Amino acid sequence: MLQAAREAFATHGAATTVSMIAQRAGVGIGSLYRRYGSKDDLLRQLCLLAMEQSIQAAQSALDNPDAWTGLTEYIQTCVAQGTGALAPLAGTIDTTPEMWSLARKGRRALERLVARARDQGDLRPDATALDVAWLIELFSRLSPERHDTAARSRLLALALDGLHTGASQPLPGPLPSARRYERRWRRPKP
Amino acid sequence: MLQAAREAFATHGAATTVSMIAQRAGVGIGSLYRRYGSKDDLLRQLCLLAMEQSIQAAQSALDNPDAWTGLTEYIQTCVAQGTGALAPLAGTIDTTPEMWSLARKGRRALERLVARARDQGDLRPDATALDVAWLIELFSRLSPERHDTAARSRLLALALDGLHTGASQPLPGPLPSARRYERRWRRPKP
DNA sequence: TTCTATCGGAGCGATCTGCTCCGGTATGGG
DNA sequence: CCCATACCGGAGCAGATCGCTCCGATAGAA
Repeated sequence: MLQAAREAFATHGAATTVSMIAQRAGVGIGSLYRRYGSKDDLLRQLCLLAMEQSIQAAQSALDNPDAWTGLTEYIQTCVAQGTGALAPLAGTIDTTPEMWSLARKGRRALERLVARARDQGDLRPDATALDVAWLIELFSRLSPERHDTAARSRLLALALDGLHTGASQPLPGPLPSARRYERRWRRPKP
Repeated sequence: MLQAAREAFATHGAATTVSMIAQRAGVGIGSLYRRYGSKDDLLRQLCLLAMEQSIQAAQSALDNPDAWTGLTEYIQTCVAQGTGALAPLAGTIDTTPEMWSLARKGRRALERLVARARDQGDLRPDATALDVAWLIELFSRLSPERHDTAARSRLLALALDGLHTGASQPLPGPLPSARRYERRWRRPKP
């Protein structure tokens, strides 16, 4: 049921409606509201699920002795399961302490992954964990149903090649800011 | 006025409303409807403007004797002016022959740009003009107002490094299909 | 001042949203 | 086989929002 919600979100983005989710899950709207009190509650549960799955992907990537392969698998897994497709929700639902805690846990796992790949010399040294997070979010916007899957995987391979060592140009500008990355989730006053 | 529409579209995507455009243009809704008969007409004019500007960018890129520099400038210009931000409109407005004609003209210019960069040995040989088109569309989704500008330019630099020669992994899968790229604009039956 | 042409935005109907709630359906015990 | 009970589905409600109209306000010319 949450899985259906996630798929619906991957294809329709922030415009996803409750009825879309119910239809994709093969249940009625009533059943959906009996389990989750409101749409916002459902979305919060969805965020938790997405973060749990991405953390799990990070941990299984850490099991891979080759850091670079692990990192690329992590990125591909996250993009495939549309982890970043929930990003348009930022600022539209209230957050819970549990969400922030899981988010921090996920970021720490990703940072370990990135640091390890950099230490092994396969990741370009000027790329940060936040760059990887933005990258995943960016590619999650191209839903596999509404866009060309082959084109997306080619672009992702392109970006991964850009992440690899041996690049010519250093990354421009200041390092990406974690505060900015997270601030989007603060709901503005109604 | 069209420029205001383009900016509004870059920040709010497909959810852009007529009143947003009017407000950003500093005019009333009435004036907007006096010039363009309907929202769809306005959007069609907007598409034409966007394609004209991107064609102009391609031609000025062809003036640069260094093909690679010209190509990167073209990509950065298109991303900056949000050429691909109109992509979510595909399938929601009727198309005109003039639009298709301009689109073809733009694609031909981009193909010349890509072929030249490949001939000069700076563009990886397995990247096509359609890959570049998808890339521009992808990055246009991160609007400069709703996302971190620095993060976006870093990611773009990453992708450009991936486009450069010297990459390790060949691009996966079949070549992207132009038919699929254009088919999105065909409006499905209501 | 008066006539005219242009502009702005309140407000209309239509649409769509999240959500409720009741009739229908499946299940299990007697 | 029947009835009581628990669960499920989706028609339909109130509210919000959309594209669009239209008329009073405004600015400029004579």
